Amino acid sequence: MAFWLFKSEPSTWGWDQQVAKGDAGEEWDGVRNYQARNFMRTMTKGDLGFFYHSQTEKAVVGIIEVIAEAHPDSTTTDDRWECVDIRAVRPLPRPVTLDEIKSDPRLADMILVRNSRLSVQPVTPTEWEIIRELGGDAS
DNA sequence: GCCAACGTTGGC
DNA sequence: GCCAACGTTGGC
Repeated sequence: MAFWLFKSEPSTWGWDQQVAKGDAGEEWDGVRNYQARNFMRTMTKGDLGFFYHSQTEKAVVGIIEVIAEAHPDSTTTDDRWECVDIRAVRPLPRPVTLDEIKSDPRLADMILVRNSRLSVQPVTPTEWEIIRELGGDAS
């Protein structure tokens, strides 16, 4: 099992919308970046990820699960682009802000800090645990 | 709203 | 296959 981080502008697609989709989940479509796509191709069903709000909020707000592996992105006929489906698992009791992440030396090497523009990125097991802890996630 | 960083496109 | 131009993202 691997860990990931999915980034979205809340004005385009936010946590509340993801939650509203329930267990059926939704395509993580619209990605037009090879690095991000390649990461999605390596995801397997059951992988977990953080849901991050960029722009206005800049915080990790919840945990999601990959429920379908990479398949063609239905928002384009360009067959280069693929996406996975994800569902909301649970919100973090306390959102973990970018400021907190940046000020924690243990998280200094996160891609979120190093390459803020990558919209789908891997998270190490260590980083996963630290952010869950900061967010007050119990289980 | 600005700007830096970065990725993609297209001309050569 | 290189590289300049351009577009987009996201933090500030």
